[in-house]
Amino acid sequence: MNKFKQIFHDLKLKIQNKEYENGTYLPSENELAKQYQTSRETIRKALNLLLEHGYIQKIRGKGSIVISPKQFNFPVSGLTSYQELVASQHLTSQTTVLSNNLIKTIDTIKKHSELTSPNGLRYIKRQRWLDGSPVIIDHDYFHPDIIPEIPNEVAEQSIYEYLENSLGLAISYATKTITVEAATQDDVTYLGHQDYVVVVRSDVYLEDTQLFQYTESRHTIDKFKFVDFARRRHN
Amino acid sequence: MNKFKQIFHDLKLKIQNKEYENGTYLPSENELAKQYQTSRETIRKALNLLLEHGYIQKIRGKGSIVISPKQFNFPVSGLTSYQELVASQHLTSQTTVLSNNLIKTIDTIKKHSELTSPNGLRYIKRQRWLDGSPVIIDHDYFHPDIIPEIPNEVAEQSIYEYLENSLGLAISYATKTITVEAATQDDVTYLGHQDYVVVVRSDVYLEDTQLFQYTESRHTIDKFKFVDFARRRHN
DNA sequence: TAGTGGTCTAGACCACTTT
DNA sequence: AAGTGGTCTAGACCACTAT
Repeated sequence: MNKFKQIFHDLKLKIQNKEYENGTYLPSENELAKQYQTSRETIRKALNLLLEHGYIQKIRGKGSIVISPKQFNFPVSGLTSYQELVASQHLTSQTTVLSNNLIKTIDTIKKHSELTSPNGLRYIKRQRWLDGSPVIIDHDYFHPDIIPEIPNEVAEQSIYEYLENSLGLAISYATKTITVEAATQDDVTYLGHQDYVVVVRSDVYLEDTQLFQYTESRHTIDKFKFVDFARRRHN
Repeated sequence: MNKFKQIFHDLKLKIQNKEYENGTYLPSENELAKQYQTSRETIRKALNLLLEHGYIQKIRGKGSIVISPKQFNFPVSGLTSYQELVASQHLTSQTTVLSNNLIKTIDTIKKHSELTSPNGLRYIKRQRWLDGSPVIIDHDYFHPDIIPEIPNEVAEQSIYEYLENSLGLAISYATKTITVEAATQDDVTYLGHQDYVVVVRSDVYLEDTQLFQYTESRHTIDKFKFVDFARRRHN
């Protein structure tokens, strides 16, 4: 692994383990460069990762101060899969696969996504359970030239893990929207009676900028919570 | 201004003006270093900003490809004020100040925020109008030692502009949550009949890590849309 | 004045893609 | 083999904070 990522991980662990306590300063960049036997610019790359992830705040002329005591409960922020969320939050979860088949491109997708294909799309519909209640309906549409098929056992576990590790795909970025909409008949069927649902729509791209997936994730409003850490941009 | 920010702005403009078209490659980093008479590392800092903002995608061995045709409609993402949003989206908007006074810390804040002060808090309540309809109720709480008072004329315009330019405060980062909750009687009074509202809660911090503001922003669900650009983290 | 983080440089080596 | 982006270095100068 890269040196600056190693240092980032090491410092992150030390912060989480309270070796560097909240409100105190890290050693200076020059000091860290000595400690890790590296150059200052490399230290700065590691500190930038800590900064972006909300672990430290840098103050010019003073130093880098630890600011992150809190665990984020439910970070839909960033590009994280449902399975990774569940794992990081130690939740007990179940997934029921409702559909897994090839479909023709349907008009409802076109309203929200650029994803199309002459050969149709692979469609997977899943119901997510938390603590015995259904809380999310996921509709996933994949480009069939990139993802020919997805076994049901994979759909019940982590599709992203399968795509990245088994198929070797490099998932890179996504554009997403969050809105609140009236529940459809289908939502009610699989989530129980709801007036409204939170809808998270994502177009997901590979490293080579190919659009390969569109996802519509429909949440019950009572279990939905989006948590974010944001920095003010001064550009 | 810094060289790398200048270059970032310049490239961003050229992308927006289609001088570098969507799907095409930027000149290589070495080429750009020559063009801008600078070092490659400085070019790379500028390109990193483009990357974070979703303007380009870098592909190893190939180059940096332009990926951003779309304008983001309503980026609540990042740390942007309502006024800046309105300006960037060319919306016509009005603000009504409903309250602007000093209050004792109330328990409802403590549930959601760390913000406290022995001298009470400055409280501002505002109603936001878009195209003739009330769409947001903002409840802002400020630490009075940092922000002694805010004129009503300022509250009707941009408080952030006032804090940053007139008071010289450096707003740095925030933690925020988004949930959907049952509308209160107060919401109905100022937003019209609603069953539910989208609630955005933020703790806002200064550069020196002082918590100085807690905001509760209550949106009508029909006008709420959160748009985000997210990169997958491989740490 | 000394220490801190912010910027910038010129060069090096590497992994990857293309020809 | 040549070109690309990814990493790393050793040093420089600056703006800011503290004493």
